[in-house]
Amino acid sequence: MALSRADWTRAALLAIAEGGTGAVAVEPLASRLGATKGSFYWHFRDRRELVAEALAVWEREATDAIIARLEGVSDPVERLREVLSAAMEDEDDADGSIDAALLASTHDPVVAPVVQRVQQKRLAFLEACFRDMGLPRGEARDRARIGYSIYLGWFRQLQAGGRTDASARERAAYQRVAIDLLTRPR
Amino acid sequence: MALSRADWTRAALLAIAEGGTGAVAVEPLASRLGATKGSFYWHFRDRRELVAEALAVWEREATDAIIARLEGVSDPVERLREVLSAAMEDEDDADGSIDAALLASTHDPVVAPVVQRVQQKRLAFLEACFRDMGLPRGEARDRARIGYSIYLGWFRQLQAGGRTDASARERAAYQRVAIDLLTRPR
DNA sequence: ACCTGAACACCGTTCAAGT
DNA sequence: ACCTGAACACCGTTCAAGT
Repeated sequence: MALSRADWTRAALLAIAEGGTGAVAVEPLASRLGATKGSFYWHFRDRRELVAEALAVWEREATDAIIARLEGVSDPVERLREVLSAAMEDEDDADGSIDAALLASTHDPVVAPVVQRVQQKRLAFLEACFRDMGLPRGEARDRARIGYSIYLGWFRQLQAGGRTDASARERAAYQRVAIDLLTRPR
Repeated sequence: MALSRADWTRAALLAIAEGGTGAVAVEPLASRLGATKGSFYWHFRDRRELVAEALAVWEREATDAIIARLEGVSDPVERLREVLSAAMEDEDDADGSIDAALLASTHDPVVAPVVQRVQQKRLAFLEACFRDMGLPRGEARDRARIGYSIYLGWFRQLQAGGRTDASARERAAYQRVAIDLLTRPR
């Protein structure tokens, strides 16, 4: 039966999770879906457009949705704690792998602006947490940057550190130290 | 005149700095060097071998050399401060770009083990700093991980955040907050 | 020893032709 | 509307042949 744009996009997100945007290859995707390359070019202008659509889906689901959900938590320290664990917990499932893969695909000119936008949103969220804790704007921004770095570093060290086996205990320890450092008064 | 392995390796490192390992392409490199692809295959078995050799050079110069130099600094807080600023300061020059580019090339199976080894060395260095400050082993390891994340995050936010213009002031602020957070007693 | 040039495979892209 | 199949360009790789 006929394929849809969504079918190709879903396949592309799987490929991204496995090997970054470099792994989004039209021909292999076509065989996986039981079609030919020609079919792909009926749905999309080119490979670039497919990657862009996959990224748009990821941006909505992995950032916009989470932020919207947590904005209801009134205690800023609690909000920080929840966003960290929400983000770190799906390390195994699709969203976590995609996040890590895209952070390793920033040389792709299609990826760069999306990742940049996503980072702005996440930094703004964190900065608001620290302002709500009573920190002045400059310090809140600095801590937001550091906090986001700590989040990124978790994936980075999972990924390139060869530790696919990070236990729940290890993750909890990392998180605890991070929150302790970040929420300590000056 | 005849080209050497070193000529090709140097060209490869330039390409890596510009676009990650994905940008190491034999044919374009050959034209840049005024030779043909055939010439390349006399010096190297394949593209993979070229990338591996370039990474070996980077590992020696960007990690082993810096660690060796700083191991002479006896005050651990001072050592931390110096390694952070040494690492962050060449953000513009070749080494900094290569570092950032490789962190975004970890899907390359040639890159992954090298980056992993480099990270182990850097984490061990940081952990030693914290142990020298009197922290117990577990806590030293946790803080080393967080500290390395903060370092990685700096490049990440430079790179994908679109801020190529990070001023010396901004860098200093990031560094100061990082050191403050990390060296604060529990 | 060092390199060229032609050849082939693989994937992105186009397009005429099919249902 | 949706897809096939053949064609071409680009880059990795091989290799016989040149100096």
